Amino acid sequence: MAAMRKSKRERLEAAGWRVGTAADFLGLTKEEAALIEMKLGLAENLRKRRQARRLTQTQLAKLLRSSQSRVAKMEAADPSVSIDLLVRALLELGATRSQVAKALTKRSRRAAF
Amino acid sequence: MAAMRKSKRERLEAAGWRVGTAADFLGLTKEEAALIEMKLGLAENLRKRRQARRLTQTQLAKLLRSSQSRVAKMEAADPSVSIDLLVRALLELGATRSQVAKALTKRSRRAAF
DNA sequence: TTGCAATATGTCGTATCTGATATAGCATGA
DNA sequence: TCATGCTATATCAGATACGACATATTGCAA
Repeated sequence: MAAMRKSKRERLEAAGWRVGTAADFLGLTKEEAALIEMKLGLAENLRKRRQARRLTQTQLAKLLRSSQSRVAKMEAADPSVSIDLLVRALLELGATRSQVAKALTKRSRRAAF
Repeated sequence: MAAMRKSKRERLEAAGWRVGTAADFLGLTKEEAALIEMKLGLAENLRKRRQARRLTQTQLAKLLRSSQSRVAKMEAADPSVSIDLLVRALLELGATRSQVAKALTKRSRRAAF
């Protein structure tokens, strides 16, 4: 598995691609990249929690006293969504402080593009 | 040490006090309390990092392209300060993602009023 | 295909956050 | 005492994030 991922990365890089974490595209500083990674982690966790409860975005929006479109943006880690909003949403879904912390650092590995 | 803390808590509670984490005073929901605890953890970490570098708030403000007053408010976890701002500040001070996560959960134990 | 539920994207008025400025408080040393 | 350096608090105009709404897109069942 790990080997497979590595060889894929090597093939992509040989082809002139830069493979990395989602946030280091154009001119993002390390800090900006880290911030985006955190938001992605929280966003992903939010979606997982919603799906685990079998809620639609509309239903979750009602729970959070927000709107479907904002929930969609939260889950997409849209630039217009703050960490505060994501954290508050997770807490309202019953996440503990350390679960939030964990979501902040971890993000599920996917194909790199 | 732990025993000492416990007996102090008991004495305070016997005297009619409610001893707890900083955020469960008047009518704060669990979620609000957790959010405040997180901010306090980040704020404390920020102050520690600043002091470790022997910077004044004014010097740190310049580093963060902000102002002394806002740094003071960050360290005080003022309601007008967002988690985003605190996290960005920590990242600019070289904190890693997992260090931020740790700060989010931990907060140094102090006398509980 | 059509129809429908779920999700995504764009925009807007308003609310909240931010940097800045002013000023107050609080030590420490002259 | 008074300076002086550091931190805390108040206020405000401009910036950013918010919920809401409209509309587009996707996925899936009939």
